[in-house]
Amino acid sequence: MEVSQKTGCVIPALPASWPVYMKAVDRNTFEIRANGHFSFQECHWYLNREFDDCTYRIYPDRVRKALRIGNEFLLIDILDGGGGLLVKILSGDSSERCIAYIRQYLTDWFDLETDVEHFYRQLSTSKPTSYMPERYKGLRLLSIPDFFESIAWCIIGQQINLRFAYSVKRRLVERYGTAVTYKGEKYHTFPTPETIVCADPLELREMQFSNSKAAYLIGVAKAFSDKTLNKQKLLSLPDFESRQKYLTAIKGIGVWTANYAMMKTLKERSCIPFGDAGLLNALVGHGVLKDKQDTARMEKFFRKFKGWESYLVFYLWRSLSPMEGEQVS
DNA sequence: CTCCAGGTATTTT
DNA sequence: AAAATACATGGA
Repeated sequence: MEVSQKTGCVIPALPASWPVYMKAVDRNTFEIRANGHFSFQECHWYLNREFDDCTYRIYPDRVRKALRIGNEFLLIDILDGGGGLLVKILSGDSSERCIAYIRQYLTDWFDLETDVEHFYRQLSTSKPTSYMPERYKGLRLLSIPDFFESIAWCIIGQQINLRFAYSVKRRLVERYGTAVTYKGEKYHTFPTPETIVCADPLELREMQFSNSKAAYLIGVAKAFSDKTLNKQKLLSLPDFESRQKYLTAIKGIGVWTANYAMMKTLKERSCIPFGDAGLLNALVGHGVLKDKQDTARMEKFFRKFKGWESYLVFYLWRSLSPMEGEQVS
């Protein structure tokens, strides 16, 4: 880790052998290549689905997103780079350091380093999933690089339908996040833990948080702002079990949230968010379980996918939103 | 009206 | 230790 002199922001150190080739097109435009099969269209479609996420905006050929680096804000466009991403910085600092930050962020978000070839071989050996490599070819596990955002999103989404969850998230982000304005449109970044610690529980309640969810969110924000919880700390724990234990000790984080957050943010490969309603529905829909109580068969099914459990869960979620004209398998 | 949403903590058997 | 229940609200 190093800290930018100019902005005071923390720039993550790059791995010694950076595997992703980057070509600068001009000062504000560059490419990031993905390892193995990558489909911008599939990722773009997943981000669009039928929901309305307020932390980015979808255009027909691109995704536009505001990023916060320390106290600086950037706005970027993300387009198809042909086997990777093409990135354009629309506003904000385009120094080498910020580009390095963007590169890391997008490599995380679109999971560009994972070569899914082996996963596809596993999928094709299992009857209910054998259609997936062709149907979803190049779809990557879209992550949530910011750990606080990840857990906050879990808390919001607990036990309510997704559309409602997205509307609660929007109220939170528009009230407590920061917006970058570009051509008359606002692009929001997710609020920081430091802001949420000071949030009024009654205001959260008005945004349709339940009383307990409001308390969970503020409690988690406190854990982040006093450094009890962050990516580095969790990654320093020796294994999956201890990480899960550490997370579930925090009020509002159960097994589902811990697995979801580790899968979406820490890139743990073997996460199964047990109890997940969508996952269970997808497994019933694929004929793996006979009903949602039939959880015994779940473990057996996942056994064939050692090391790719997270990816399989993600692809099953993908299957819940069929494209126009796509038949549900 | 009832049941279910990409659950969790708390209370009760 | 396992099972029941409250929680908030919108959509089917």
